[in-house]
Amino acid sequence: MNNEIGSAFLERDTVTVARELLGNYLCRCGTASDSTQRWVITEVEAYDGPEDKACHAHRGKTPRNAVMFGPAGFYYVYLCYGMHWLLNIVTGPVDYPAAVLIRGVGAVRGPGRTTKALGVDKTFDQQPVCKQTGLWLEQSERSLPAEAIQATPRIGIDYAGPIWARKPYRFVID
DNA sequence: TAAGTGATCTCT
DNA sequence: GAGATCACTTAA
Repeated sequence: MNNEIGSAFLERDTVTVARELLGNYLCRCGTASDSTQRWVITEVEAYDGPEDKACHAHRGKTPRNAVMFGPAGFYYVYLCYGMHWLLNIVTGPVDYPAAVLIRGVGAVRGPGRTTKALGVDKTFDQQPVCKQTGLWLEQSERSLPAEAIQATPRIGIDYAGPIWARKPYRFVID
């Protein structure tokens, strides 16, 4: 069975992609073993374009966030607070900086703990979302009922001002 | 509730 | 080069 999620899914509207990623699988083929791990995506946040003051790209292109300006279907991984890797998936068209932050998979809560559980670090930055990298997305056979999804404001971005800090761009499975 | 932690960005 | 900032976690 191959339900691999590709760029056709990811290059759509960022908020839509974030919401629809819930309930699908983030898959990891570890280097330590041959087994494949499949994690249900339970918590995500959308960072949508240059207008979004909470998005790292809202102040323009820099070496760190350049991958967000590229095509959908690539990882944007960066170090936060000196100790946590945060995993994002680039979405939307070329030259439109947007990404979806993976905040939680399975029973793991918190973006830093998620990357630790998956063994994700800087080496995945700017890598394509596909099986060859050892980290990819698979569609679930069953779609999630709409009432299982909760939308809330994003976490830890109060600096973005009331307008953007209050946008309901965080999605969690109830 | 507070502090640890280091890359990145914005000034000099 | 120096200083501020930060999409977090853990231990009290």
